[in-house]
Amino acid sequence: METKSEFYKLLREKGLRITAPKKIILDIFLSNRDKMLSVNDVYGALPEGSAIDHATVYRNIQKFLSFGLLESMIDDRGINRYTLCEKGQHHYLICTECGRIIKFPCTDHYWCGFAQEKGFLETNHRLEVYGKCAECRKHV
Amino acid sequence: METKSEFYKLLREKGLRITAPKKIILDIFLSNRDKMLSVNDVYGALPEGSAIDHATVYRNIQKFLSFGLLESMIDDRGINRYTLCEKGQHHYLICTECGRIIKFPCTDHYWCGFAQEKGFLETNHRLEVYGKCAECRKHV
DNA sequence: GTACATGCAAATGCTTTGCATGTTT
DNA sequence: AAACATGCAAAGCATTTGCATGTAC
Repeated sequence: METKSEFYKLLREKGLRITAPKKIILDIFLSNRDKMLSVNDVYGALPEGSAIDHATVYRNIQKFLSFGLLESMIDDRGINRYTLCEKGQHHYLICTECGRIIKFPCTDHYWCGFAQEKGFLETNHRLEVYGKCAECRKHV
Repeated sequence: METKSEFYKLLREKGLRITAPKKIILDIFLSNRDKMLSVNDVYGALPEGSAIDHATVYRNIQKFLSFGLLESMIDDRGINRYTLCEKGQHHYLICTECGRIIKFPCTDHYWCGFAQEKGFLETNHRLEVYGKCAECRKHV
């Protein structure tokens, strides 16, 4: 997902309507590719004068998730956070100061041998690395 | 934490009282070392006739966490889950059928090079591997 | 007896749902 | 006009908190 017209096309394919709330929500995610946004963050980023209901934000995010536009994680307080998918970049360095994320790819799975030994069949995994990003390390 | 008397000693050291709810909650965690229990799970595992308040379960779990008796994670639905700590075993293979967990150690951190390159200073990380355990693979 | 714990009930915060009304198509 | 979306309000859950009572020490 790089452009808005791709997005509109995707919506049409799915039989969904292109509405003001959907456009606004997408804009917010487009201009925050390096953040994991909570529903509240989306809320805080709404342009002046646009009042979208919480329920609408939740419902649209669910739709976007369901066709792979967004990916989600749950933060350390149990709050859902979302960001636009980037192919093959499914893990995150997460800055605990500013919330910025740096996506990185899945490569070596050092636990594979261990899992196999235990007869465990992996379907999925989650890896998050917390710390301080380069920017925040400067400003201290 | 292997025995109850260790636990009682720990409580005394911390100036906490040894009460029936604390004993019961510990028992439940001791007999579920291979599970990540939610508060509701603890609730469901209460022996007949013992009625402990939700607030008490939460408060005691917080205390146990704070002195490193339990460790926690947040599951894919945003619910907190807890298990007794095992030294150096901080990651999990999690069976999505039965909820059983297999703890495994932190060793190779393949992302270190990447993080360094980005100027990111790691303080912490979280790794969870989902799939099907040996038991559940048999029964299908 | 005192300090810490508990039970109860109410509050909080995130998320979901029902329903009538609006808006795309 | 029909089907889908939205706003509003209320409900659902997990979790937390205040406060009076209870209990280990």
